[in-house]
Amino acid sequence: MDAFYASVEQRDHPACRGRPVIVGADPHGGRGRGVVSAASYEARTFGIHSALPISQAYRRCPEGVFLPVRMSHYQAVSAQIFQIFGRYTDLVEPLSLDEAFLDVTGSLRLFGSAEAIGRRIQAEILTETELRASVGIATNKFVAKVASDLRKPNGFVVVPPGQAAHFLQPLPIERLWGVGPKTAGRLRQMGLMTIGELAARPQLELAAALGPLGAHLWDLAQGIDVREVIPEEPAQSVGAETTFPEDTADPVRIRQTVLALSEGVARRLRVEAIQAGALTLKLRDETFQTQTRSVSLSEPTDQSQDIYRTALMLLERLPFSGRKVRLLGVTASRLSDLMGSGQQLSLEINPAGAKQRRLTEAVDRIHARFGKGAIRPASLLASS
DNA sequence: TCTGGGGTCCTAGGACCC
DNA sequence: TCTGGGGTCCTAGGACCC
Repeated sequence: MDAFYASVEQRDHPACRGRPVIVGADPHGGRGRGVVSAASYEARTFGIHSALPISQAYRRCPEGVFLPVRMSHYQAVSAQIFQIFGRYTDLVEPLSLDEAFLDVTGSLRLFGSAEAIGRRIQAEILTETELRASVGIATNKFVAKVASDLRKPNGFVVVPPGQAAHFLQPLPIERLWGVGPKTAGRLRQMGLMTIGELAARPQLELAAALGPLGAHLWDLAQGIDVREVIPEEPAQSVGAETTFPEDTADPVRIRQTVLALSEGVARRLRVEAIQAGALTLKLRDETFQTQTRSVSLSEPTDQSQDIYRTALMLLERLPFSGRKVRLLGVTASRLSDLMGSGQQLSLEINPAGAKQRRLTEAVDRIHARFGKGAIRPASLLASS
């Protein structure tokens, strides 16, 4: 999808059409702390793009329309778009809310060429959601993705079989999937600016310089990508993190935040009927130094209290620096399905655990009936 | 100039096991 | 008294993606 969040907002608010729309953190008159999540094409003419600090975006275009991220709304729109994909193939691999790979190899007999399918999907998205999408068609995932990004917005790029290397050759190395700022810097030091230049070097040279990543990048530069389109897989981790509006050293505020994050993660685990086998606490201080501490749990859990207690224990494991805290995060990993894990048994023989679980179930029912925020720990009452 | 929040995957060292 | 080689798991950090 093209400028997805911003396009959804322009669709929903006609007054914003034709104007620079910036979806992201609150700019707070130029003193906001977040970044831009999405910028409309009008906003991009001011040099505004995603990941740009919101304060800079404000400076570049103070008259712009700054809107908060409405994630659950975009999720609903995303579901509508993925439903359209499902009409043409079961092999849909989501890459994000607004992007997916579709393997239509098995759909050709029914719908004609890949190009015909791409055109139909693009048209159905437009008529059913009033949103524009860009399509890339190729014989593998990497080339299709590059093709889809090339002519945004409303792009449609087909790379015929056998043409991938030729198509990629003039593009900058940053277009290679997996090349970020660090790797791009190393590649430039090797004198490599374009994908074609990288492709012309011996693969062993890349592998020697960058390890397995180098060998993989060399493959991509030739237009070789053997990765399959794999339909949605269960998540590997579930986390929540937050940046304070201003750095803080207040221990009460820090504990309250850890509690709120723990509650949020635990609720998502329960909604998805999964449990955490490991937990990680993340802390970023005022100097932007980030540290993590993690543990594997002796017993998987989806209980807020378990996660909160463990997160506090991990917090105490961090060396005391005396520096203020900028960001806190709590992440659950080693996730296991609640079904058939033997988990129930061990809970039953633990009266305190059983009581805690009944309490959680009651709280979840109150949430389901009266909405988020209807009930919360007393220590969080004042904070929102 | 200031750097979000949601993730994935990889690396590297140490503990531990056979 | 000195110490291999294979493997797994755990933890911390980092690069990258949208």
